[in-house]
Amino acid sequence: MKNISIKDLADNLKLSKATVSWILSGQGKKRGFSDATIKRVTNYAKSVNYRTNMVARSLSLGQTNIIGIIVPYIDDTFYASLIQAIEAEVYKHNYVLTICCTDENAEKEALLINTLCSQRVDGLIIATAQKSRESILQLKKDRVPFVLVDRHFSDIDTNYVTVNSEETSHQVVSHLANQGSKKIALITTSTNLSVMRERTQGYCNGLQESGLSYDERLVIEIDRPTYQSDSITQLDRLFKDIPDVDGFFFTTHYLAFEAIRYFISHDMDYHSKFHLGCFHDTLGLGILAPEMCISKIQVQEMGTRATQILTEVIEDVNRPSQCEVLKNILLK
Amino acid sequence: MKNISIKDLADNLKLSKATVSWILSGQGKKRGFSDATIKRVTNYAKSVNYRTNMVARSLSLGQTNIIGIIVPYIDDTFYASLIQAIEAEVYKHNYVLTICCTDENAEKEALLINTLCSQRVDGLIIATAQKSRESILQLKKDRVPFVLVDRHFSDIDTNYVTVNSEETSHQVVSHLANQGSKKIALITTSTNLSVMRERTQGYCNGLQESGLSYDERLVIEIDRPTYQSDSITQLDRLFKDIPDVDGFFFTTHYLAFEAIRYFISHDMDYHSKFHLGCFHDTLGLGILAPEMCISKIQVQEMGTRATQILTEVIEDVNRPSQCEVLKNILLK
DNA sequence: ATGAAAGCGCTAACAC
DNA sequence: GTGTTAGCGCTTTCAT
Repeated sequence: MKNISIKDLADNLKLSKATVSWILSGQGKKRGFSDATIKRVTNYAKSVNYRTNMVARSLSLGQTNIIGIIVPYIDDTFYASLIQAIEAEVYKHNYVLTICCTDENAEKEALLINTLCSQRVDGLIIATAQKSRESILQLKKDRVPFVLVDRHFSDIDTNYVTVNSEETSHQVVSHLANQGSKKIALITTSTNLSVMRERTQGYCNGLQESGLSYDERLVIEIDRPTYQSDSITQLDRLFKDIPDVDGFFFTTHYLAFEAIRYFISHDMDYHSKFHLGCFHDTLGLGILAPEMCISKIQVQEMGTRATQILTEVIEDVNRPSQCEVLKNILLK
Repeated sequence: MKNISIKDLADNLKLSKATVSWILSGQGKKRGFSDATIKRVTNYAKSVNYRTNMVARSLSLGQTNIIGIIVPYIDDTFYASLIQAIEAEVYKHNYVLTICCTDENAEKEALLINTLCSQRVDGLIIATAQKSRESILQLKKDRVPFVLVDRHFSDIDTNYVTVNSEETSHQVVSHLANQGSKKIALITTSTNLSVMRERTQGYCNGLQESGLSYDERLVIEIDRPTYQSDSITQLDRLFKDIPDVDGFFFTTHYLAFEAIRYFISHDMDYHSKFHLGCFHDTLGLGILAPEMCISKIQVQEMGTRATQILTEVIEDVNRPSQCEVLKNILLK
């Protein structure tokens, strides 16, 4: 497509590029152009369907009005909702979103951060992979505005929005114990991720408070990329080791799903046999297990706050780091 | 962040901008620079963490390496998977993805298309809202490379990738009838969307083939924005009108979910009472209703093919339109 | 009330 | 082998 430029408009209107540029960027009034000229320019631009070349504008202005977002997976319901929330907020602030996903791979994450910086995005929102310390430190050094969501590094001073993983997990596990569970299994993933470590810690605290002892045979760690098959083999192992397990705490939604699939396929009446708890909700979980104690992350809030913080940082790069820990909602 | 430019590199290396530019863009060999110079430049660039300013590069080259994608909702599992698939493919072709969502609103869609064109994306992938004919026609007129996914307009010649809605729906409904259902309800949405009309048509064909008659009281149409509450009121109505309904065909995943939620909360043993069929699968559906006849969209394929077609069109704008109708996978 | 021109950082045709 | 320079389309300072 051969695009119409400001020069084209100027030539046809017998005006200068400057005049047209000012008027089209809404500064016509301010700079004292006559109403007639303003009308003439805007009408003409509209009539020929003129579209500002944002690339040129960005180069000139040194800002792109693009926000980059990096997540491990887009098709995880959690990140999908997060992105949706961010998109909505970003739209209000007149930015567009550029999305990349890392497949939880630190190398790819480093590369993508680089790509987006090359793209000169105005800021970044990142749900970082484990082991991405270097990239994050580099971003700080480069003074690129960014905010971490969901995951963060407790020893690096950055903007971030996350959830109270430990406290919430503690609550859920206590709840299971109060309902009478004595042998509560922990089904978790990627324990080198700080949020997951916190959830594990919360589980331990919950056990302790209820006078239950920690048994490592009750703890299952599953890798995200192979969680479907791993769930089966690991649960097989668990039921063999501890046949009378009577409670489950899942640190994230998809693990709960797979366990339920397992329960059903093994004809276990999980509604009465176990007490269940889960960190984070997803569509269908409440239908499959209405009795489950779910600690729901406020995804919407997380996206909105992250975006707000980011826009503030973009406006003032020297603003001190803002951290926000959102409280989950407990669905009993 | 004060970014390092090619000029900075050139000054420090006592070389010209051109030399540095050529070498960094990998044309050093071709243009006959000495290996020593090439090494010197690339090493230095790396050491100072130089990042190409893609904005300037894009302006100069007239291409951005950005692909825009527009969907109704990001947090719908179908679109989330689609985006994930597209992202993976786009990444291979060295593009990044800019995402916007329309909330199924044609006006917003028009605006977003404009925004992305302003951004000078190299191409667009669009799951278009109903009533967006004008925007699409304009895109054609402007010769912007684009491909429609999922939804398309049968009377506009464009690139698109979609599914065989009618045939597949027909199969599912026939299957329900063969299992013995006599009164099969159709639960659908947005009938002004061509894909949904086709699914309805498939339903009708299925009935006809099985010698069942169409009864409009068996047809429920639900609006996406209010589907949760609408599902309840509409199903209430259905069961009042036709208490002996014995089959359900859902034209999309979330409608099936809500119906099952309804069945469970009304203590209906839906496993034995009805035969169920659904257009498109989603996590949890197979767990909730293992007996359901699901016609699964090949989302991965859809994303990959759309991206491939788009990159071809970007390379040759005059290439004739390509259409692709993917076959669903029937899970019985 | 309007215009001329420099500059944003990069590419590539052309020169030597 | 390497350098000079015009140009991509827009913004904005400085003139008039």
